[in-house]
Amino acid sequence: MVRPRKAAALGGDEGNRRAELLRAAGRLFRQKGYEATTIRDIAAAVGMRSGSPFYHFKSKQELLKTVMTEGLSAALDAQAAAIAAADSPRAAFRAMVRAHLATVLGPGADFIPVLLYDWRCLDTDSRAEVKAIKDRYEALCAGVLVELKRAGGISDDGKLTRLFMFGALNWVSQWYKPEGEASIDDIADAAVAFIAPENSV
Amino acid sequence: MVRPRKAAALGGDEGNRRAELLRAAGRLFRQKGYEATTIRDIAAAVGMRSGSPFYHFKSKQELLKTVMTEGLSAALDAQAAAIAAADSPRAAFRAMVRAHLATVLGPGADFIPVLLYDWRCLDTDSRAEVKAIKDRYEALCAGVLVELKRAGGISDDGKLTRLFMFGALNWVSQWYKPEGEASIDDIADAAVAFIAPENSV
DNA sequence: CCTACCGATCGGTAGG
DNA sequence: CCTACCGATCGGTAGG
Repeated sequence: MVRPRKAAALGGDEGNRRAELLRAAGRLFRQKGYEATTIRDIAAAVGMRSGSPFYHFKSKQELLKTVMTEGLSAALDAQAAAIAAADSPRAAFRAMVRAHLATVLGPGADFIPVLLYDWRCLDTDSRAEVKAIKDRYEALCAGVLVELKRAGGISDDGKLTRLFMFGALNWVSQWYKPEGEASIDDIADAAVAFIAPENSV
Repeated sequence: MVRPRKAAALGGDEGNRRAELLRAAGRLFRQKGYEATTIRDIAAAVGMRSGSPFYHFKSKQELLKTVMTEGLSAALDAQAAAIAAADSPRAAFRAMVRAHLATVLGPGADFIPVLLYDWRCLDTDSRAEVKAIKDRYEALCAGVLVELKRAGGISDDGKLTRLFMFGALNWVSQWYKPEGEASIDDIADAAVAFIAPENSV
């Protein structure tokens, strides 16, 4: 067995190692799923031995929860900034779709499939914690739809419409390939046209 | 430990036991995921001992693959029948949306989340087998969209539109609750309006 | 379809 | 953060 790097046995960059573990865990959970990923896999990915991740996280569960909460928090901040920068309801809607797709498809998006596939692996308390952030994200987006309807850009902004929209957008993570023909911007434009065609109302 | 039923040690209904195992496996895979479900769980659910499922299926993998292929085949048949019974492009589209949601939300829909969550647990050969059926299903639906566009019901029937549509519909399995306010028919009507609003073209 | 079992692996811990 | 290890569990098999 090869040890990818010398252990930084005792020393400075504590948060660094923690962040490395989170990135590796996110990537492995995405690829193989939470259950199929072992602590040994994650440790090996950052050059640690099997017992060492427990120095940074008290359990495998906590690693899973943190992948989700930190990913979602970053997405929430990015979405809020994107919407705030827009100067019309339609611009805000475009910005929201773009920001959502950037989160779902961009680098560091590992937590998105993890959120979907491994939700059921979370214990009850962790679920509530993750759901709280997700609810704030969705409320932010719902507000954009309300404004868009008021401006005449869509005919309905109800719950079902909102869920269909998130379905169409989130599903992209199931089929998007970075090497494919469609860029993220192409997909965003098509999604805007699909959800709110300009001649629809 | 309680044995839910007397073992039918030697005897007639072989296909019956096999079907029972498949139903139990589908339900458990859906609830806990493939990796987290043990052969012992599945055996216990139908009143067998841990080694006995291997009399019907040569491995846990084969159980997973069969849950997917048999579920998909039934969905394909139902979808083909629903579309064939329609007498106009718009009626065919409505029928398709209804049939798809009935498959995704109806009883026996366990295989749908399993397909989504545990796809990556399949070995390469099984993936090809499952994908072949899925491709036929999607081709069938694509034809309905082509006809609907020709009849003026939607402005675009391209690949992205198709994927957005499946996203909106498949995502329903993430949030639908049978006890909720919206019935499957309500959701189907709203989905038709979302994807192909009558005044859209 | 059951009994009895094997080899492998896994999350987590003690002690340094 | 490592070494060394434990108890538990799991997929699968032999033989009936």
